[in-house]
Amino acid sequence: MEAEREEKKKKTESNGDDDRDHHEDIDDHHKGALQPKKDRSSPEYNSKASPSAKKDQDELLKSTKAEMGEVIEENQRLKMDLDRVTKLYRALQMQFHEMVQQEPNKSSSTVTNTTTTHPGESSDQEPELISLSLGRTSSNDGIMKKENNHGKEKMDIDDDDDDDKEGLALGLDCKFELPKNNNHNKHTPQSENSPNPSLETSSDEAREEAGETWPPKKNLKTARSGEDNEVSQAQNPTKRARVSVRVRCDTPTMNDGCQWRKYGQKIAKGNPCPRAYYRCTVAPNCPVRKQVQRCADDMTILITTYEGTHNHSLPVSATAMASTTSAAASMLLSGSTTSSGSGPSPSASATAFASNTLNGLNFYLSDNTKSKPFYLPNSSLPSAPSFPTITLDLTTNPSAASHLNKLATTNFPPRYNNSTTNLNFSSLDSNSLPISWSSFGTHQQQPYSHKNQSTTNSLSFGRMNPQESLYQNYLQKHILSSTLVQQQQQQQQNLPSETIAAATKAITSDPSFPSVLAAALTSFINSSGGALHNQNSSSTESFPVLSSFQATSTATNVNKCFSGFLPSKPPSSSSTNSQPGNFMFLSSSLPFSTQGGKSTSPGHDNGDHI
DNA sequence: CGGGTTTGACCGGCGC
DNA sequence: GCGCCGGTCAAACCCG
Repeated sequence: MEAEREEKKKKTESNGDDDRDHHEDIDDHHKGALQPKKDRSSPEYNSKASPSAKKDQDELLKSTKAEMGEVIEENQRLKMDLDRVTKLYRALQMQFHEMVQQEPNKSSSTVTNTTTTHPGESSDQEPELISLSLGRTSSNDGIMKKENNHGKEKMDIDDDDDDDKEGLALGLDCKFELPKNNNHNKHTPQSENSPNPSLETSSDEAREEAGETWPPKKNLKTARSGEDNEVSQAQNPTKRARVSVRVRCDTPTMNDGCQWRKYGQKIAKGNPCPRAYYRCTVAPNCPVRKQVQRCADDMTILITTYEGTHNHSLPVSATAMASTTSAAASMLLSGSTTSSGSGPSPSASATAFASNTLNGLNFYLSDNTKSKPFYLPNSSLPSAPSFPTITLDLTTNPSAASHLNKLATTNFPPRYNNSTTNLNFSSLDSNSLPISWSSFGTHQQQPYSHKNQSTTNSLSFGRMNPQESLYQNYLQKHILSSTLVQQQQQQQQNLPSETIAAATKAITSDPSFPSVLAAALTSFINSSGGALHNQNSSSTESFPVLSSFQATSTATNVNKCFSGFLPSKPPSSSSTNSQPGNFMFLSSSLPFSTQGGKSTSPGHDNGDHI
């Protein structure tokens, strides 16, 4: 299967426009301006060589052949590079998967149920089918049913109440989806316990989270609330990942595609802006909740904190954010598993993890245990005990970002500085390179002061462009998921940051790389579409990067949220669109719409309150 | 009338 | 033990 995919990939590569362009680029590179950029097989091209003497013609032919040879060589070399990258990617993915799986074993003491590792699956089967999704997509199709069954198995373990099962498969986890639907057949005894590989993010945390541990306290509360789900859940109050997303948004909430019902509002200490509590209403028992609050320092910034995993299929428009947050959460969780003993808290280890790989993005990992979830002195964010929080900073304002960074460095208690990682996804520049690549190599910056350098490195995803478009935000957001995974993987290889930096630089120095990579990815996705297990609504959900883009074609709502940073010119005219490598993202529309759904935080939801 | 929001009250955790 | 705080509940209210 892998081989097949590889082949397809190569095929695509050799046939694709990108490849052709690539050849031309290479050709130009080698030939300089000597030869016109034309199709060598065309009559026109050949005719140019033939008019004069035969000798000249022969020479020309000769040189042409030589050039062709070079091109072919180059092509092969590139293919090899691509293969290497792909292999590396897979290897890293496997490692990541293994790490995630190991988590349950390490912390199993806190969990009553069996751990859900399926080592065989991970290694034997296609690890590339990692799906990072906040939401568990339990659609109606057979596949999903199977997954649900898995989920039920799992839930049976977790909770005897069947009714609860459906609703509680949670966890902001990364889904490792197996290529085949029947992969569960291959489950090892252990794996059998773990129903839904995809759900399983595997770790205790995931389960806990999922399980809904919901707030641990909830159990106590259950008597009052009467929600069974929660009764069983609260068993493992250890840690739950939360993902905070910072976005500039004028509207009360940002529409992430899901439907939410507000169930409470509170003024949190340290922030004049009230915090609103929302519950996902897409499915009756969906455990996902989110908290929305404006940043005290910058009211234009909306901080949305997600908790839990959807136990239902998500609208395509919701997959974007779900993927992003789940990727972040999985990173956080996996990071926490990497070094259980290294730090005082999961987040600490997560940080260590993040620092290696995520150097720099505006991505904050924090441990709520004591410090405030954010970098804010007085947390404006919900701080539940032992809930590691990861913050995705999707704000596009450079000054804000730097300010945040500053806050992060100055306000975090010393010990928590360590657990803060900054991932700056803000913005693109009109650089010729695609967003991710250009920034990777060209804009290394250190938002954080060097005091934290030991643990917090910066790897900016681009310079801030004041004119940044909403579309760019969108891109950033989506790139985030893939980037996180990739970087996690990198990190798991324990590559020295210098090595990574050098590599990224090398990569970015080659303008053709992005297109090659894009082609490869496209090919990869296409070829593995069948394998990518799927959930009807898409194999897309399994692959955050593309899925989001594909999925959003149906998103019709324009997010007011983004209007704030939407440049006067439409995204299509954005300079970023012309960037090579971005082509794959161009067809998508914006995933966020602030007031998309009927219930997504209605407009009259006191904007003034939040 | 149904569904969502508002808002005061309640609960549990935590620190002093 | 007390008070603070975050989080949730649920009755009242609003809206289409």
